Amino acid sequence: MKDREKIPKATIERLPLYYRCLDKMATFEDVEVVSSKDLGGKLDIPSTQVRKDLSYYGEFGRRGVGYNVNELKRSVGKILGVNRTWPAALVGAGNLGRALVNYGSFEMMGLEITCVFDNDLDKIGNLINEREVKSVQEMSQKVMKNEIKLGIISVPAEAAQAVADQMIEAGIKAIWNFAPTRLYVPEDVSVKNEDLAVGIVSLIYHLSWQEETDV
Amino acid sequence: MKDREKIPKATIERLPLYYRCLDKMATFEDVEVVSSKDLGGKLDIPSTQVRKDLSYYGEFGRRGVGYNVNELKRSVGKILGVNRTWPAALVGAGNLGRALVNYGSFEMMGLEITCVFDNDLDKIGNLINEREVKSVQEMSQKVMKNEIKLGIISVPAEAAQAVADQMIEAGIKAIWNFAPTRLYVPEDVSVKNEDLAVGIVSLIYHLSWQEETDV
DNA sequence: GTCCAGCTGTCATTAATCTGACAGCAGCTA
DNA sequence: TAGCTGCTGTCAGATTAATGACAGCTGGAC
Repeated sequence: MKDREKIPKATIERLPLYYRCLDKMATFEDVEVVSSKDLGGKLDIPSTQVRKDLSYYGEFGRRGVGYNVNELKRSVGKILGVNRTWPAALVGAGNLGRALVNYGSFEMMGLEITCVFDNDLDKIGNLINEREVKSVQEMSQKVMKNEIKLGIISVPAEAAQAVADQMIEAGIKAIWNFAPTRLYVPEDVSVKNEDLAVGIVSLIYHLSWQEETDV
Repeated sequence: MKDREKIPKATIERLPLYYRCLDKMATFEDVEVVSSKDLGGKLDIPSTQVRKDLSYYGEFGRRGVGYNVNELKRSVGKILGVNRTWPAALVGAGNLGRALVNYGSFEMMGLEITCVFDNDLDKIGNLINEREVKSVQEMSQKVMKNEIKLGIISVPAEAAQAVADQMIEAGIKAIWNFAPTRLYVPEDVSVKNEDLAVGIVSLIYHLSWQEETDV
C-alpha cells in the first residue's frame, strides 16, 4: 500500500461503488471472477480507472485472469473500513432524520444508527425503527459511554453548529451533515456535507440550459 | 458569457453555495456589497476561486469595490435557473420520499415537488404535505399534461430503472436518483445520483484510517 | 489633485486527476 | 511445446481544475 495521503478523493468516492457492485455480484450473480472492464461497465467507469483506483492499495488481481469477486470485495471492504460496524448518533428526528434511521442500505456499509436525539418535547420518547428518541442533553453521556465516533446532523441550519460542537466535545470524530450550512470543526474532525438543496441545483442548471438552447 | 461547455463541474457545484450565502446575506445581514474574500471566507473557498467561478459567466463586480449582494444574487440565480419554479414529480412515497416532499429548503432553489406517486396500495391516497399520493400509472399523464421536466426517484434499487424509463417516456429530462443503482438513460437526459450509502463511506474511510494510526 | 489601500478580472503557473499505451503473466488450443 | 487472446499493473502524456501574480479600477484621505 502506498502513501495514503496521495490517494485522490475521487478514488475514495468510487470505492464504495465497486464495493456495492461486488457485493451484488457475489450475492445474486454466480460469478467468481470479474475483469476491470466488466466491473467498470456496470458502473460507467473506464476499466483503466478501475485498475488505477485499486492499484493504489495493492495488487488484487491476476494478470491474464481478473479479480476474484469475493476476495476483492473483502479487500475493498477492509480498505473502506466497512468490514466492521460503526455505531452512529443522529441528532434531529424530523422527516429526514426518521428517513435516515429507517434507511435500509446503510447496514451493508457498516453504519448503524444506534441512538437518536432531538430537543423537541413532542418527539422525545417516540420510537423510530425501535429506537427511542432521547433528549439532546443525554447525547454526550451516551456518545462517550459507547465510544461513538460518528455523528449525523439532521437539524435546521441554525442549530447545526451547536449540535456539532456538542458532538465534538463528546468525542465524535466524523460528522455527516445534512444541515445546509458550513460547520466549523477542529482539524482532527472530518465533516461530510450532504446538502440536498445544493445537489438538486446542478440538475436545474442543466435543465435550464437545455430549455434555452431548445428554443 | 463564455462557452458553457468548458465550465468546470466543480464550479457549478459551488454556485449554489454562493447563491444561498448571498440570499442569507441579503435577507438577514444588512450588507450591500461583498468582496470575494468575504464570500469565500464564509464558505471556506479561496477568494481567487470565487472570482474565477463568477468570471466564467461575466463581470459582476466592480474593481476596487466588490459585488453588490442583491445584484449578484439575482445574477447567480439566473445562471443556475433558480429564478423560476421547476415542478417535479417524485416516485416512491417511502420514508425518504416523504422527507423530500416535506423538506423546506428546496423552494429557494426553485424546486417544487408538485406530485407524488407510488405503487403501494397502502400509500396511494395518503396525503403528504397536502399532496395526494397517486398511483404510478397516473404519472405519465400528469407529467405530460403539466410539462414536468424533473423527476425524483426514491424507490428501491430494483424498481428504479423501470421508473426512470417511464419518466423518460413521459418527457422528463432530468432525474434526481436516490436509488442506489446506476440508471441507463438517453444522452439528452441528465441524471444526478444522490447515493446516501455511498456518501457515508468516505467518512467511515477516514474514521477507519484515523483509528488505525491512533493505536 | 495625488496618493494609497483594497478590490476585480485574467493570464500564467502549478497541482490533481484521468486516459492511453504497453510490458508481462495466465490459460487455452493444438 | 509454441502461439494466441485477454487481462493486470504502471508509466507517460493529456486533460481538467486550482492557485498565484498582477494590471487596472475605485473611493477615501489629505
